[in-house]
Amino acid sequence: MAATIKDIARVAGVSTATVSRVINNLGGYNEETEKKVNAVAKALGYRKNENARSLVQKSTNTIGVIMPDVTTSFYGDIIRGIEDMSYEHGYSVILTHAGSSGSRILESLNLMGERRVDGLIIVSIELHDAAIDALTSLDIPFILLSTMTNRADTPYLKVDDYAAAYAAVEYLIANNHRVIGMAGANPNDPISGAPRILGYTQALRDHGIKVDLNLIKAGDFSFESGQAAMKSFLEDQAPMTAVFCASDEAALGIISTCFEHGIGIPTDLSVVGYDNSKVSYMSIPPLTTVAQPLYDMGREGCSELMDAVQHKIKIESKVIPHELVVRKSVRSL
Amino acid sequence: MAATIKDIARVAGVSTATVSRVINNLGGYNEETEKKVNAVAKALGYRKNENARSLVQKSTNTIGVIMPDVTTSFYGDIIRGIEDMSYEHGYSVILTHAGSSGSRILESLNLMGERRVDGLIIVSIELHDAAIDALTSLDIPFILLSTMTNRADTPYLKVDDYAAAYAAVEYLIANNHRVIGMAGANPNDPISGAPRILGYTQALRDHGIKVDLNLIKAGDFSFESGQAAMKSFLEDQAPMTAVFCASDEAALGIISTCFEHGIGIPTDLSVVGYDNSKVSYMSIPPLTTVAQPLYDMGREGCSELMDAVQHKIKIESKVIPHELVVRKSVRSL
DNA sequence: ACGCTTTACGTAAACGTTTACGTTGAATGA
DNA sequence: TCATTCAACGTAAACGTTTACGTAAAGCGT
Repeated sequence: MAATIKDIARVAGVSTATVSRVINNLGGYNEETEKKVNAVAKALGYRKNENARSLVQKSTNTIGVIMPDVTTSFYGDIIRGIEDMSYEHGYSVILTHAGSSGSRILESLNLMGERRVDGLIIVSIELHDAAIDALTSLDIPFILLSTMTNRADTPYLKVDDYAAAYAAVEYLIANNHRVIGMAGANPNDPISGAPRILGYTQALRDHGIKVDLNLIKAGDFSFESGQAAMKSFLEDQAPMTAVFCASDEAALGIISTCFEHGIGIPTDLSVVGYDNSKVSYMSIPPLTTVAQPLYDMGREGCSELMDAVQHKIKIESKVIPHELVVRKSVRSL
Repeated sequence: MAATIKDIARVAGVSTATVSRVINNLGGYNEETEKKVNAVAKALGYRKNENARSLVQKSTNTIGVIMPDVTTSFYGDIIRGIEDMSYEHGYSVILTHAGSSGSRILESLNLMGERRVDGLIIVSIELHDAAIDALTSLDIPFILLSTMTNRADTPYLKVDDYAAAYAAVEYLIANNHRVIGMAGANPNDPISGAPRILGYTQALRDHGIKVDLNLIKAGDFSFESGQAAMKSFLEDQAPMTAVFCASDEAALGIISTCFEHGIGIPTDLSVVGYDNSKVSYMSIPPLTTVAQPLYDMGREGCSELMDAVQHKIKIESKVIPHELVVRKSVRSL
C-alpha cells in the first residue's frame, strides 16, 4: 500500500540508491534529480520505514524505559525529562512498566532486547540478581535512575538518600526539635527505604538524640502508609514535635490524618517530606521537603545514556545533589 | 554479534525455515529437531529481532501514544491503563509528547508513521485541521482519548464534559448553594474548557439562578490558575458560598489560597473539583469531585484500538459515564 | 504393490532500506 | 591528445526474518 523507495525510483526514473541518497541528504546527485525525487516522493505520499532502516543500520534510534507500575507524579516528571532529551537527539522512547515491585522485569527486559533498543533506562526498580544478569547479558548500554545495585557494572544516577535524609532531619534538629518520628519508608527496600531510615537515625545520634524505634513507622511511601503511621503515632501517644517522611505522599497522609484529629501543622507538629513532587506545594500548608530534581534526572540520565550509545563509552555512576526546599510545614521551637 | 536464525540453522544442521517454525511454535517438525533447535538457540543466546520480523509481517505490534507535555497525575493513570492493556495483548507502546499545547504534534505524527505503529492513541490534545489531516492521512487506526474534534471520522473516547459539569453544579444547588463561582477552565479550549463552563451556566439557568459573569474566572486547569482565581474572587468580595473548578489541581489552588486567608473549607466555602485525580483524596479536606475513570479510559481506549487493528473494524466514538465522588469539601446549607 | 496423504523438512523469494563498489561521461590538466 | 579526476549515478548484496512452495520419505488403505 504505502509507497517505497522502489516506487519512487521507478516513477522518477532513477535507482533506489539515488532515492535513498536524496531522502537522506547524502549528496552525490544534481539539483534536477533531487527536485524530481522529492516531488515524486511527495506525490506518492512516501513515508520512510524506520524498521527497514533499523535493520540494515543495526540501530533503532530508540531507547527503552522501564518503570514500576505505581503512578505517582514522581515518574511523570522523570519520563518527561527523558522524552524531551531523547526527542532533541532524534530518539524515540518505548515505554513499559515492570509490574508491581518489578514482577514483570524479566519480560520487560526481554521485550526491550527483541525490539533492539539502542539504550535502556531503568527507573526506580530494585533489581534482583537474575534481573541484573538478564540486563547485563542484553549487551545494551543502560543506566539506572533513582535506583542502584550492589554491583559495580551497573551505572546509576541518583541522589544520596542517606545524605538527603540526614540533611532533612538535621534541619528539624536545627529548629530545636528533639523528638522526631519517621514514617513511610520500607526498611526492606535497600535502595530508597533503608538509607533514608539510616540517615534519620544517624542524624539523631550525631546530635546526641537517642533513637526510639517506636518512633519509626514503616510504610511503602504511599499516602495510605502515611495515614496509617500517623494513626499509630496517635495510638502510641508519641510525644513527637516533628516527623520526617520518606515521601511527599506519605507526608500528605500524615497531614491529612492530623487534620482529622485537629492537630495543626506546623503548630502542633512539624512535617518534612521527600521528593518535592507536585503535591508538595499544593498541600496545606505547603510542604517543606527534600528535592530530587526529577525532570533533570530524566534529562541527564538520558543524555549520559545517549552519549554512551553514540560514542561507545562507559557511563559513570553519579550522585546528584539534593536540596532542601523550605516551605511552611516546619515550625521553629 | 548477536546470533541470528541463520547461525542457529547452521549449528543445528537444519534450515532457517525450520528454526523459524520452532521458535514461533508453528508445528511441522518432530520433537528431536525442536529440542535441538531450542538448545542451540539457548546456547547461542539467541534473541529474536522484532524489527526484521515486523518488516516481513508488515506489522510492528506496537502502538503509539501521543500526549501533551504537562505532567499531571492525570496522564499517569491513562498511560498505565494503556500500557497494561497493550502488554496483555503483546503490544508495546511507544510514547511521545506533543509539546506544550500540541506544538510538536505534526512531528510526533510523522514519527509514529515512520515507526509504522499499528495503532495510535492521542490523549487530550486539541487537534487543529492540519493535524487532523496529517493524522487521517497516516492511514493508521487511531483513537482520541479525552479529546475530540468536530469531524466525524475521528473516533474518540471521553466523558461528556458538559454533562459532568452540569451534574457537579446541580449537586451544589441541591445542597442549597445559590451563589456559585467557577474557576480554572479555559473558555477558548473547545474540548475541556468551554463545555464545562457551559454545563455550569446551564445548570444554573435550569434552576432559575442568574449567571453572573464576574463569578467565572478563566484559567488553564492548573494549581496556579486556581490560586489566581481565588485571589480575584477575594478582591471582588464575591459573595459565593461555593465554587466549581475545572480540575482538581485548580480546586487545590482555591483551597490553598483560602487557607492562607483563613477561609474554612467547607465551612465558609464549598469546593468541587474535576478529574478525581490522585491529589483529590490527599487534599484537606478530601475533595468532592467529578470522576473521569482515567485508568479504565486508558484500558478501554487501548482495547478498542487493538480490536480495530486486528479485525480491521471501525472504532465508534463513545462517551463514558462520569461519576460524582462525594468527599468532604461541600457543605449543605 | 500402488496411489494417496501426511509429516518433516528445505529452497528461495520477499519485506524496505542502506551502502560498498562499479560505471559512465564530462571536465581538467599537461 | 591522452591520462586523470570527479560528479552523478546504477548494481547488487546485505540486514534478519517469514512463508509459499516444493520434495522426499514414511504411513496408510485396499
